Parts: sequence; structure tokens; C-alpha cells
Amino acid sequence: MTNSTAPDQDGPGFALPLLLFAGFRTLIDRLHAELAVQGHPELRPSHGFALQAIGTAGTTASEMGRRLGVSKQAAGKTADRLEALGYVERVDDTQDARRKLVRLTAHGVDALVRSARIFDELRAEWAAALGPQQLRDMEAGLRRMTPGNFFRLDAPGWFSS
Amino acid sequence: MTNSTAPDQDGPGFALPLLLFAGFRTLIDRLHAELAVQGHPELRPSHGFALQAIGTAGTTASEMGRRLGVSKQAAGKTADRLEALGYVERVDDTQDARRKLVRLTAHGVDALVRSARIFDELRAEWAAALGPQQLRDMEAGLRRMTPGNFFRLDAPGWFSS
DNA sequence: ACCTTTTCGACAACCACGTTGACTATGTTA
DNA sequence: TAACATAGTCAACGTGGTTGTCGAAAAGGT
Repeated sequence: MTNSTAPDQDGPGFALPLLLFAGFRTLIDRLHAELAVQGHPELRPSHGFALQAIGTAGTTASEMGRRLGVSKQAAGKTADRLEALGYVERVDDTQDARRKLVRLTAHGVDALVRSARIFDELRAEWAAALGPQQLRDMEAGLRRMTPGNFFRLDAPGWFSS
Repeated sequence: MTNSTAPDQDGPGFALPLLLFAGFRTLIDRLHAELAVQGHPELRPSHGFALQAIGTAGTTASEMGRRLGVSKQAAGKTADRLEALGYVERVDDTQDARRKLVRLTAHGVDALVRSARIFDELRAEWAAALGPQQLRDMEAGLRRMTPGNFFRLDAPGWFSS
């Protein structure tokens, strides 16, 4: 009989997280290689999460921090960098003088639109290579094994290429 | 008329990398929650990769950097932090006066052994929840879609528990 | 209306983790 | 021996995160 925690025909347990991370990195690297070609060479992986957190409606730095699971100060610094790169702009909130809305520029919206399309294309590649049903099974399995709904990125440096 | 890149029954393409990352994060978070209980509360995820790159045989900071894909300076700083935490020690190489061997302490080896066992247990949980074959399919699919040696595990001795 | 509490944005100090470039000491090789 | 390659270190810096503090502005209770 095989070992209950690591049967002979299966790899060691540590391969699973490595494979998941490698899959993630592969997709993210390909996304940014494409984005670089399509007019967004300066956009880094962490910026994508931040732009997604801001959304087309815009938001404040504090709310951004809540969505990303980081402090409002960290979110504010990220907004500073995105502002310097031309992806967002800050406007005063006329309703609430404390707030400063962080809003996507046309460049920022363009990055979001292109990212969505590139991700769809990459997923289609995977579906073609693995078969649509196996890919759906993979996604369903991951959904089952992970707490739903996070695009938190308190993993600095893990995807910094 | 379904979109060719994102059929209606499938989620949007951007869900795939998020799910892969969520799976990775879930496993890593659970690993470190367990490690914290088992005497390694200070160990951070990046430290695990570094310890693995050092291996039971020990290595130099430069070689560490090559294995991890970072500069020798960055690897040296990581070794500094691991040394301060008691996971590694530095010894002079009697064969080559330029080199300083970074070697795991007993504490470092303990962390590696426990990590391997915890990963095996986590994989067994996934196998029980998803079925062994679907998990194997997931791993095989990921292996197919990712470049082979993403992280080199040249020192496989540490998972033989 | 007034006072208290909460929230927002900003500033400062700091840490983790990475980068280049420059430099010394030591091996290696033509 | 001279030239070159490599190991380690120091310095300066960039990015992305943390806590703590603060003043200004909004919100709420009396």
C-alpha cells in the first residue's frame, strides 16, 4: 500500500504550491509582455491589482487600502506611483473636503481593457491546450479549495518581474 | 452568440490567475500557520524559498542568488536575515578563501523537514476533497502550461521524511 | 448649537527585499 | 607573471509595505 500522505505515483506535496505559483507567474508574465508591446511597458504586476481596486468609478486611497488589504498609507503611495506614471489622477471631492478621489485616466482605462482581453486570450490558450472541461475542472477545484473573493496582494516581491 | 475567447459558461479570463494565486496563497498561509505553531513563528514565506535554495548541503551567497534568480547582493542580505533568525550560519571555506559557506543550522533543517511534512498533509487534504485523480490532472495540466524548472529543487533530500 | 468621535489625507521613521555600480581579495588560466 | 573571473561587501537607491502622529473635516449624540 502507498503512503497516505504522499503516494508513490504523486509528486511530493511541496510541488503543488510551486505549480500553482508557476501557473500564476506564467500568466502574469505573459500579460505584461503583451501589455508592454501594447503601450504599457511601465505597468508592473502590482499596478494591475491596484488599478482593478480603483475601478472605472474611482475611489479614495483609504477605500483602495481596504479593498487591497493594505494600510491607507500604502495605498496612497501606490496611487502616487500610478499618478506619476499617468494611470490615475486625483481630484477633490466637492461633497467631502477631506476626500480626494483617485480616478483612472484614459491611459488607465486602456490598461484595464487590454488586460481583460489579454487574460481572455490566455485562458483560451489554456482551454485549447488542456481541453475546455479540464480547465473548468481546475478552476472549479481551486474555487472549492480557496476562500472566495480575494485579490489581496500582501505578498510583496513575489510577482515583481 | 458566445464570445470566442470567453464563453458564457466560463468565468472571465482574469479569474484564472486569481484562482491560481489564491490556491498558492491558501497553501502557503496554512503552511506558515502550522509552522508558527511548531516552533517557527518568525519564518516568512520568502524564507522558505531561500532555505530550500540553500539546501542541506549548504552553498554560497552567489550560488544562492543564481538558484533564486536574484543578485548575489540580494541573496547575501537574505542570508543575513536568516542568520539573525538562527536558521543559517556562515563558515569559511578552507578550500577557497573567497567563499563563505551558508549552511543550515539544526533549526533550519527542522523548518525544512516540517515544511515538507506539512505540504504533504495539505496535498492529502486536497486529494481527499477533490479526488486524487482530479488533483493529479490539475498538477499535470499546470506542468504542461508552465516552463519546467521554474524553481530548481536541486537538493531533493529535504523532503525525504 | 456644541462637543465627541470618526474618517481622510499627509508626514515621518522604519523594515523587507530587490536593484546597479564599485571595490578588495582571491583563484584560475593564457 | 599578467590578465581575467569570481566571491563577498559597501553604498546608494527604488518599491512596497508597516506604525504612529497629526490637522482638517464630517457625523453623531446631547
